[in-house]
Amino acid sequence: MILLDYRDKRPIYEQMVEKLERLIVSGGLEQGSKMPSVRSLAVELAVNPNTVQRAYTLLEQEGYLYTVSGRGSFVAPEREWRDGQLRRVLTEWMTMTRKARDAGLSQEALREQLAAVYSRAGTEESGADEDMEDLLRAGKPGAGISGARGI
Amino acid sequence: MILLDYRDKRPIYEQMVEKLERLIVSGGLEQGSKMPSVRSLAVELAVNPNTVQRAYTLLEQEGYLYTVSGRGSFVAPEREWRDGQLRRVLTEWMTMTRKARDAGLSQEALREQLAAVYSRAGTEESGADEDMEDLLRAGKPGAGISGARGI
DNA sequence: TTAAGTGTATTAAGAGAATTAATACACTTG
DNA sequence: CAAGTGTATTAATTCTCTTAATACACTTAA
Repeated sequence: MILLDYRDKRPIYEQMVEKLERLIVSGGLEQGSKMPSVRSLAVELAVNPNTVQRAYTLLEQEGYLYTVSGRGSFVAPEREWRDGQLRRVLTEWMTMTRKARDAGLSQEALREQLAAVYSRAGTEESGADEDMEDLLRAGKPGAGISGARGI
Repeated sequence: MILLDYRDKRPIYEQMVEKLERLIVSGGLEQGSKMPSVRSLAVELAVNPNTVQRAYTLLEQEGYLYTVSGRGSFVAPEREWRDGQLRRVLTEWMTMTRKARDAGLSQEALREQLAAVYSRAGTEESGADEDMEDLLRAGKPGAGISGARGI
């Protein structure tokens, strides 16, 4: 089903969550299909059943699995985990955006950067440095917390 | 200079960084003025010099202080740390935004949420739930990774 | 040049949280 | 009821993080 990487520094359960997530998202596991039991997967990977249990619990919280006590764990319908994913990401994004606002970045500045992110879709990891200087200048006068709050 | 709160669960150096940051941002320490020496502040707060050292190092990385070996640490000019602050926040924000894009959120959706954040400046911590459903519906069809990348 | 001040690097001790394990419990089905 | 399933509780262990001890290096002024 999945394979553990012993060179990976992260805890086992986290590694399992990641790999199973990918497997589900990529369609490697059909929705509704039964997952291996906690014990059998534990044997297969040579880890403690509680470790598998922990991974399953996390996956359930994220909407990837649902569980019926005594029967087993199953892959949730796509809409479940897709919604969950979007919800989590958006919440984080909002938090980060508030932080940016409070630091003094203007709505216009962020809107520009937003457009940039969506245009340079493939060309990642650089960007934001050319325009940075402008933003800093723009942000200085009084666009700080008080300014941003429209006082 | 500052006072430690022993009920605070956070590590000492982190608490120091926060309090000194505030002190500098609020204008309590003039730019260019000399900070207490690592050793003297350590004595004053009854902590190990290395702890103070760590706080100073972090403050320096964030642009709040600059250091001359053998002479001491000094408060950096306002533009230094203000720039650093904005730079860090913006970098984080961009990363988060890419993540949102890759999760399948559309540029339009984010632009709306952006506006919302800047309008409800005081009314925090709720929001994003009324519109969530619309976003989820909007995000489903094929606005996922491939769609978002304009393929 | 030397002494007293400053920051810096290295290493180790200690505390605490996080991870994993052991074990017993509870539910479902044939 | 037996064999399968998930769940809860508690303990052992591991490991990271924080703090401390100590030695080094640079700057200044007497």
